[in-house]
Amino acid sequence: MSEFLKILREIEAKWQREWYERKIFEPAIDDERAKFFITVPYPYVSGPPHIGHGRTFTVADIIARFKRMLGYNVLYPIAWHITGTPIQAVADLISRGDPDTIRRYREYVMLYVSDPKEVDKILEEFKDGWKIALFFAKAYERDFKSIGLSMDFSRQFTTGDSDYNAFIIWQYQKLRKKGYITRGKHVVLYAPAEGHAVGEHDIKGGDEIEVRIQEFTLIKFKLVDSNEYIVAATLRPETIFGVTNIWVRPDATYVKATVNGETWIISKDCAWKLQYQDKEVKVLEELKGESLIGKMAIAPLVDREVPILPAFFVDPEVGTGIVFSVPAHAPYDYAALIDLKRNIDLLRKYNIEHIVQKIEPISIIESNLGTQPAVDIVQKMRIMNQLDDKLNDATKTVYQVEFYTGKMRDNTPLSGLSVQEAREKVKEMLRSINMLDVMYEVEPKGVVTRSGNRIIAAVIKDQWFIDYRDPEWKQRALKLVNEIMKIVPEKYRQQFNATIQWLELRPCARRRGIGTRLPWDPEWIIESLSDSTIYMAFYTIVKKLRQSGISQKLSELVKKVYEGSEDALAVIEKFFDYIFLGEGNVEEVSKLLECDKNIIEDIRREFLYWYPVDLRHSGIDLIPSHLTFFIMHHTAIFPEQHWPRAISLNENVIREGRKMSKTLGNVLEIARLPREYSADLFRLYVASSADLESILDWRESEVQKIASQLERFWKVCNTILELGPPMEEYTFERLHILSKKLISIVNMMIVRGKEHLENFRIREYVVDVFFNLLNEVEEYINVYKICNINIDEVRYTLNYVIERWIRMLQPVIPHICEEIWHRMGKMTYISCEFWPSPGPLSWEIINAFEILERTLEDVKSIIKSREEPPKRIYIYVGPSSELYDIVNMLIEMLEKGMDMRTIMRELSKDEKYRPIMNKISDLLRKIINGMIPRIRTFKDIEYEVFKNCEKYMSYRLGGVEVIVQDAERPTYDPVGKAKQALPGRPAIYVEW
RNA sequence: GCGGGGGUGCCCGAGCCUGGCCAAAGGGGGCGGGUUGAGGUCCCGCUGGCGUAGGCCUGCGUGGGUUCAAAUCCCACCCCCCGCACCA
Repeated sequence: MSEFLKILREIEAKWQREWYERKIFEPAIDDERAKFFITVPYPYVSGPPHIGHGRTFTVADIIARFKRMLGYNVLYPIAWHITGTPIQAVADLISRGDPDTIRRYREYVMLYVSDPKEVDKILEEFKDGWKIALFFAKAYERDFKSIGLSMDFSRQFTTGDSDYNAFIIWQYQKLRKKGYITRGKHVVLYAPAEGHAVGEHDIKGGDEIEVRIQEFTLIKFKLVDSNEYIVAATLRPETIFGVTNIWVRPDATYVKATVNGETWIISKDCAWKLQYQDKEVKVLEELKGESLIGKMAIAPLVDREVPILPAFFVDPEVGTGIVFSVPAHAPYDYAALIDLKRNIDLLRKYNIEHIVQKIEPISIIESNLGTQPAVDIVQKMRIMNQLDDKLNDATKTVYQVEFYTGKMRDNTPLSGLSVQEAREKVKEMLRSINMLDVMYEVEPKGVVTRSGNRIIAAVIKDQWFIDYRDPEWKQRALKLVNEIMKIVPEKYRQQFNATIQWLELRPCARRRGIGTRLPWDPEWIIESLSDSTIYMAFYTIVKKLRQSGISQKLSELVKKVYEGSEDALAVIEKFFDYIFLGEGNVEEVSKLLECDKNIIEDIRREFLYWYPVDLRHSGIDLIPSHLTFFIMHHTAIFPEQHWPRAISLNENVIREGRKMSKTLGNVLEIARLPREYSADLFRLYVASSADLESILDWRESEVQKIASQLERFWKVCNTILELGPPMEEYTFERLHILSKKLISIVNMMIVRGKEHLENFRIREYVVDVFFNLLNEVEEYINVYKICNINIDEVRYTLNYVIERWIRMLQPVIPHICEEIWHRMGKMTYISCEFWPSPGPLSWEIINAFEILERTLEDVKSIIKSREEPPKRIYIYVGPSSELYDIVNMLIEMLEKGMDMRTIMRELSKDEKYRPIMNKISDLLRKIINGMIPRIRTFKDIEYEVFKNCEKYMSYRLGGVEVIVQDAERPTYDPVGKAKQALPGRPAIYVEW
């Protein structure tokens, strides 16, 4: 087994070398041929590719190779995505000497470089993000070649290249001029110590915990006899009507600060955070929580004076560090109130005994939990004090139940409203009297960056957005999805529709990372999902851009744009306007770029030839993001004839039933495939073990099974090669019935396999063309001697088969097929061959063999019903051919959708059938209940097949003698079975 | 919560759109046999229950319904998975 894989790997390396050296997958435009432009989203090259990438790119490759076989001029290009922050973040961490990151990247590099000194050197270079990107771009190329992808590697670029920047600049100018770019406030996760917004990859444990931003309502309580406000934070503003007091933590540090011109009392931590949330904050003085205790403040809306009291559950790092207390509805508040009432020392210390003792919960909401949920739940859960952990759950329960089922009671001005409605209403009311503000908090508490710095919520006030809300734009996108584009598997279409409807504002630029700068505001870098929407157009021209030297010119222009040059920007716009939209005129453009106008025309032709994208293939995870942007932006920028034509998708890859992840350490990199497995083995596994819409589970034991199937195929092919070519040609008619069958099946597969692939049914295609055909061929080789088929005829048949078979399999297992092709003495590359055209195909024979299979099943079922082995088996084929004709006619009528009654009525009109209507209704019933198979068959063929397969059937039945007779003239029929024979259902007599 | 997709025999998984050839493809596992010095590989057969002739019964998340006929259509319920944004 492993011996076979070794041979296979050598074969694979050999043909890969040839294919890529000879550049056979680098097409040029050719007006004589139809083109097929297929793309997969370029990968983000921050690490090595794994079998998840492998699956997606292999599926696309199978389609690409297939389309090539159909005669299309196929372009399957690749490029590398480096835009954004993750690569930058890795470089930063390596620079800082982060041990985890360095260990991980050392392992990555060692997949490609064995010399440890070399590895060290490379890791040293990884302090520069660009070096990381370039290293892994190379790694991807190498890995993609190692699984035999028929890609055009000559059009590679990275999204950091300056000609690409120019292209993106053009795109964003277009979007802006169309009014799709806006600016506004935006809340993000932010690390003040590092001075930038953070993404998931920046957060320690970010791939495991779900970090989100929560909006707190701030309610201002005016201190009695003062202009100062004590500001409480809450998620439940509607409970203000039940307020009894305010909690502060006596030992925490608070500040008096001016916030946007008012004087607020809030926690010191809060004051610090607020300055990142678009607020003008100036701290006037610090004070201890203690010093506030006993003071009175006025609750807005209810206009009640409430006291400020001490509580220890209050966290100065959450919200403002000040809580207004609603003991009827907030378990924490109730628990704290009980604690305080019991704590005589504390009451005396602050001299608040008299006020505290008369505080009672005020119920303002009625819900499924009653009117005093906090009181009830604290008692029911036996919560001991305000620091009890169970309070968290209690709070969650009350919050949820009241949110969904709560109604405001009539002691509030919002009597009868649901809690949801009341919440909004209260906010409005507070806002109108200027007693409301908001702040944002990170949930859960305590998340830090990979470097250990605190993460808070920050408001960016001048964020650039793409505004997807324009209904007319959405309409165009919906038209593309629903009326123009093919989506495979069909079931994902709904998700595109849903995503388009739901899209609103998307921040499209950041201040950090690699990428293209906004031409009108170069402080901002266009974010990675926003710069990768229509770049397939760039593939069509990048080669010419570079050959012609225009890339250099664009590069200089980009530099000038960043420096603020309007002229340079205009040149970029005019150039791409002409290339992609045919706007403007060549003379002007060529003059501006100082180049021959033929070059410009040439580039324009490239685009016109290749565009639109015929198929974009991707993993399903990109549906709600990139693929929808891909759709939206195409409809924004290009005219309808350049809109993409189809999207195909595949599910994810898991391994041994579990998700692949860095934390589990179970990621299988493509780099390991050619060492531990083989390219064709991988491809066959990917194609055969799950259809597109199913998760593919990479299971070692299954992979080994597929490996042995591949070896079986290899052996069969070599057996055929060893038999050599036939001495003479054979017409179909001359052949033995088994040869006819095999050739018919191959020709059937040529038709059916093509249909499967045209409809992306890759798995079914492999099942048919690889597995089923393999069974057929092997069976033929096993029985040709038993059935006395002339050896030269066998050679002819098998050569006929293999020559077509390996061409059909080329899209999935190109290397092994290429090898066999050449061993057959062919000089061309099978990778560039055509799909075979179908030859002679006898459905009658295929059908008769199906009947034979069914008959064998029946015989086995009969044999099974007795202990002792049978002596002899008699098979009586067919009644008169007239009955066959009738049955065939009935089957046809049924297939047309006619029911029994209609058929009978129809036939009884005919003189010919009237006398035998009884017989006909009997046959019809037997067809309907399945006794007679719905397979078109004829007496003579059925008989011929059975008669010629006596030995074959005997072999299949473990050696029992089989005798086939014509049911109309049996020579031996002791119990009168022969007369039971029906079309497609020979009679059986087993002699014991 | 909002949006999308699913629940099939011991397991994985087809089929359901276009109802009947569906006891339900194909694997895997298990059992039996062959090959082998033994083991593995490989090959053949069996693998819901009953039945001494190709048959019958039960059956495709649960409960109803439509139909001569339902895994397939309709309704209700239960359960599971995925996405929810500035992140590639």
